Amino acid sequence: MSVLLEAYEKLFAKYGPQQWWPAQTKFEVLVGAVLVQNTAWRNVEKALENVREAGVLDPHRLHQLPVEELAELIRPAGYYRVKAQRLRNLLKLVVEQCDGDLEAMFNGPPDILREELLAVRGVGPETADAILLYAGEKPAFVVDTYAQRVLARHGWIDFDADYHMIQEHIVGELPSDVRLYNEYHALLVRVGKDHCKTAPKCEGCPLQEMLPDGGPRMPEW
DNA sequence: GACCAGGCACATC
DNA sequence: GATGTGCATGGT
Repeated sequence: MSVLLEAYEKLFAKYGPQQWWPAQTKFEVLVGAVLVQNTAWRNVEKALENVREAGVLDPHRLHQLPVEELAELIRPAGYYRVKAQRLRNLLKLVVEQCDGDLEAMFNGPPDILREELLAVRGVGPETADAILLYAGEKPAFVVDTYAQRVLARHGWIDFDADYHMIQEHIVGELPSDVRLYNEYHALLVRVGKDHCKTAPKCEGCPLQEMLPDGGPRMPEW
């Protein structure tokens, strides 16, 4: 069994299923994926609630909303001006490409859709993969800062590895499976929050026994 | 009152 | 190509 699969087993045994993505519809996943950029999810929930209460949690309606009004609704999520524009950019793709029908949007080849998402200003690799995985149910592994930290501190990847390198490393050790990618990403966030925030707190970490000799690796400074 | 949170684009060297 | 910076609210 690969190291990463072994780590997954330990995390799942400790934490159990994480029930991600914490959103109700594909469209909410899409909107939430932009809103959660470098932001705590609880702040995103307030923003989503505002959008829902305003009755515009719908591709066409949200797309038609003036950018200033959209910004005001999503204010609790932070970076609200840039995120309002980013959302509009993404909504433009959704409306123009498939007339707001997300089911149709995910019908085509995932790699093509990924390129289209990445071409949207404000959608980077993590946001694109989160949309593909959690809304489209495509096997795209989401690499976030926690995944990077956990893997690097265990010596499984280099600290300076970029998104693509980390993703290739991970999927190279795992079977391609939507449910597995889904849980694993969420579990890495969970263990990262508990033990890997700034300084490592390895006591009680389910991955403690998988640390390299000498303890967790840390970047040079 | 610092410090942090499930990024990304852009400027500058 | 690498490194630095702006964007912003809300919880600990």
